[in-house]
Amino acid sequence: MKISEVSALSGLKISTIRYYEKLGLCPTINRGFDGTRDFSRADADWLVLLASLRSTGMSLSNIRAFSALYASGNKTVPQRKTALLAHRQSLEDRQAELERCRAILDKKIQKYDEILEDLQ
Amino acid sequence: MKISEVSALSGLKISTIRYYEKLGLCPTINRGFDGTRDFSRADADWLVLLASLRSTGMSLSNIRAFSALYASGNKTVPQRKTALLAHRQSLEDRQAELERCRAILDKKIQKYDEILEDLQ
DNA sequence: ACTTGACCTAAAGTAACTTTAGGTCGGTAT
DNA sequence: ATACCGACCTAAAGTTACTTTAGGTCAAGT
Repeated sequence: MKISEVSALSGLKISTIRYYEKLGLCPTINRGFDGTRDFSRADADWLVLLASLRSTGMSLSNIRAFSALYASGNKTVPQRKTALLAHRQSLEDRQAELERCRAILDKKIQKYDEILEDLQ
Repeated sequence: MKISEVSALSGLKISTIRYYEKLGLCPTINRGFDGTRDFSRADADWLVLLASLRSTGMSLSNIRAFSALYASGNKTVPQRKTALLAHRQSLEDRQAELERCRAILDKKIQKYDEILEDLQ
């Protein structure tokens, strides 16, 4: 799989994928005879997961730790599960925070409506 | 109102509030005789709104534009309303994206459960 | 008198990318 | 055959949005 395909699949920019590989957040990607990256299905799946962890606010240093567990094979599945459960909680907190902000926003929009009515 | 109070109210760090003032994202704050900032109720409310705009992903440059409208008085209320409605839409998109990521996360957690069962 | 805590500024540091500059390679158009 | 195009590559500089640090003022408690 080419980098442009993984980019389309994961939503990560090509430059971001290269950056992540450089930081060691994914396994070292195999290269084709011409030096270009050749992603396996597992590599691509891993990057899709990383994209959703990042997009929901996991820091790169936590992702690095998570990736190190991944690199150590199936014996680290329990720790990985624990990490994901913790992250799931923080995602729910974030969702609650967005709802809170939406309420503030709606209130403000309503206030603007009142001002507009008063002006007429 | 002191900066520490506005910080508690808005959730913004004290250093962030000073940074926002420096960038012109809020009106210039009055100073007490000793040179410390003295926030009016309106200043504080504005920062609470900015905090929720930021927290939901509005860029500082968009916030700057929004603040410029605020500084120009009530005649800009229609534009400000339009801006908030657009931002409300992007907030909803973001909420949908978080739900999508949550599904990916849940699927992965479930997969880890299966691996753990297989190992036993 | 002296330390503590809250405030101040300017400037340097940090996280997470993104863009730029410069280069290779394979395929199509001339 | 050669010239150009698009997709890939690297290293390094630039950007956004803060956060931390260093150094300083001032009022209040011990």
